[in-house]
Amino acid sequence: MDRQGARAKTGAQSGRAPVTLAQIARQAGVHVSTVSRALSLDDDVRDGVAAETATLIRGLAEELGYQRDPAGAALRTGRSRMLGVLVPRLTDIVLATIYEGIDAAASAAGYHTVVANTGDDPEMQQRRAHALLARRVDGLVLGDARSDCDLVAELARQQIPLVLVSRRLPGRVSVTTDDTLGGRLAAEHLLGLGHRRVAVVAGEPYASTGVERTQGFLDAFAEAGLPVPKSHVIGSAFDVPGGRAATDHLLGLRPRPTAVFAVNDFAAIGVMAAVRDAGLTVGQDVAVVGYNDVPLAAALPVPLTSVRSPMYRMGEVAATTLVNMLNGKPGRSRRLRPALMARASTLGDTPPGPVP
Amino acid sequence: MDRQGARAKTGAQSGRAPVTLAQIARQAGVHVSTVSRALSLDDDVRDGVAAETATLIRGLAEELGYQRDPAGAALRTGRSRMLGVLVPRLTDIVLATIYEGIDAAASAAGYHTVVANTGDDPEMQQRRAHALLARRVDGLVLGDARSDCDLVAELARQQIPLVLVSRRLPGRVSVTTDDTLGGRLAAEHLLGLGHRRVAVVAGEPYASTGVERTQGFLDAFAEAGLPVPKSHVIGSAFDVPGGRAATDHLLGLRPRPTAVFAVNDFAAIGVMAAVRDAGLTVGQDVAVVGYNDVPLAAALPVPLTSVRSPMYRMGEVAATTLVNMLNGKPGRSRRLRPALMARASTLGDTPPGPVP
DNA sequence: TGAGGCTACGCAAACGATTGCACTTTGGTC
DNA sequence: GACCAAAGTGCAATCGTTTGCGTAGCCTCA
Repeated sequence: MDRQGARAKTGAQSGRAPVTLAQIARQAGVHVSTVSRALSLDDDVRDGVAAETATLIRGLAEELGYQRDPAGAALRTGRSRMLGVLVPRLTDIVLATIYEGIDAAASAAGYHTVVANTGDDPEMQQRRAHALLARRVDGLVLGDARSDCDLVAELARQQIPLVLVSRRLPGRVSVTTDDTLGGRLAAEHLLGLGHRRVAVVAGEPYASTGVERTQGFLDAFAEAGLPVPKSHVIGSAFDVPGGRAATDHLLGLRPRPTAVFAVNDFAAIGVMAAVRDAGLTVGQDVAVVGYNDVPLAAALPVPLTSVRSPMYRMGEVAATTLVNMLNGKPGRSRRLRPALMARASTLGDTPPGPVP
Repeated sequence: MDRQGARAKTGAQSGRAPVTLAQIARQAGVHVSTVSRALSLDDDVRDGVAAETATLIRGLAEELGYQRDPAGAALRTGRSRMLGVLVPRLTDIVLATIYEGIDAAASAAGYHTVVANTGDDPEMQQRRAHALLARRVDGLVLGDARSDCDLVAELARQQIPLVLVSRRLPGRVSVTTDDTLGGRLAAEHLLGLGHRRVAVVAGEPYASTGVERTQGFLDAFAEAGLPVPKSHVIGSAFDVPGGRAATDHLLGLRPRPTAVFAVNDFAAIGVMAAVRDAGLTVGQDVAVVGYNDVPLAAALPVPLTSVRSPMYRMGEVAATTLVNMLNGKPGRSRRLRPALMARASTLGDTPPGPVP
């Protein structure tokens, strides 16, 4: 036979071979199965061994620096204790923050996470999702669900435990902010400041975030008797160039809108840049509202009014929900509360007051 | 015995049990070892099976949708084909970009990556590194090496294959930009514009990035016969508040510096904010240079002059280096070339020219 | 024709952890 | 004092893959 056993087992710890249950068993003078039980993660199993024996074993495990081999455990149990996470891109601070929340909650529950970028591209989503499944992750957190393709449906058909985060999809368990309410908050803020002619930079049509934020905003204006014309709602990429391009168009409208709601902060920064380039002043000539309240928003030369969404918390809740589902509990969707942070981009340099 | 085998094997694919080598072997009428060889990643092993048999087996594997079970393979070989990555924080776009490069190169080489945030905190680094090792990663990419603690030395002592990225440490394999050169480029740019009284926002002392960028900058000014006084070099956190705080101090100096070099872009944004708050104009009264050239730099109201570093590429090279090391090749350090991107924050609104 | 070599494959033993079942021991009850 | 239950532990199989060795068959060359 091979003399593999003589070599170090893991590539990473090539120094000394890792401690196994068998070694602990030998030293404790018990069978390896008893050691396994004493160190089990499952309380019921752990209770099956005498308190005295358990203490001895756990002491020994600690002393020898035992670390359960995930490969052995996964092979036997069929559970890898890893969660897969798909995001459009990690360089987007919103998704990065959500991911940090996911990872923190997963760690706390004894899971590791493996994250992959999909660039919001359906083919890439497909590829990356299958790569994660090939790694035998126990479940998926999807941060890039699109309403215009059926990856999620396909995964659901395969009974793969999954939770959506940030974006929603009908009939799926998701953890998001209440985007409709968020859009409404933005609208009410602008209405309160006296704005009557407003425009929306609406994001991509396949993302529920942009769609619902837009809808909430439009609803509020409609209810106030000031419906926003379709020509004033324009799609865009979720980044600075996207917001800039949309705004170049909006500033051409006559009469010009006095306020713009962009469905995320990066688009809003693009809006501000375009306004500035047009020789206008943000907060005076044109009010701008963003969404998410990324840390940068408050640090901008003209601080950006934005709808704050609890991104980190969203990630935590999503991961916790998935872990619960893996433990057999039913998953249910959650919509977290957003809150408006008013700043100079709508208030100008002067205290708030109606703008005629 | 338990009837575990009857249940689905993986949590994620609870629908249908995954295909195994044994199933393919049965259908192909060969032994499972032959199937293993035919599907091996190792060319030498794969050549050991007849071309005809191999074709049959690979066809069957494709048809049945076979995916190697990483747990089984890892258990046998002791290699998990996973790389651990430690970063200060993924919400920092610089590290997020580097990580994207790492992950892309790792994927291409058949590895998955598991990333963890350490918040640049030594205790957290320790915890997270050990959690990754408990997952039996084959090696580590460290993006948060500190010169003031000995985690890296400890890991090296345990013979754990590792590559540093972004930050260097003497005697370790690392992939960075040539930060000394980068600092020099910033200095030469300012010298060329005629600046004589300059200051440096130097970052944290434990990070080689800040230290070397500062050193390169100071060297160039010293060589030009214009040594920068120690009082004009001030430490800072690597973020917006850090840059702001440092600048509040620098602007109090008399005579006031005409230019500030911040060792990263976020600190530079803080510098710009502080300059603005002091009633001065960036690019006119005070020139500002950043480092990394994050996408936002060019999109700022006053576009930021910055030393561009190939962040994504740095990640790719780091991952490739680590994979090579795992394959027995010796690792060697690389320093990638930075390049200065001149913009309005140093040039003002007018074309460049000497500033008296 | 027979020895030697090579090719292609089979055999079986691991890797480390988990768990259903069987067994022993202990303690309690009638 | 006999019987039973419960608690604690051991036994052994099993998850899926890899790989050193053994061997059957074929070809080559003397």
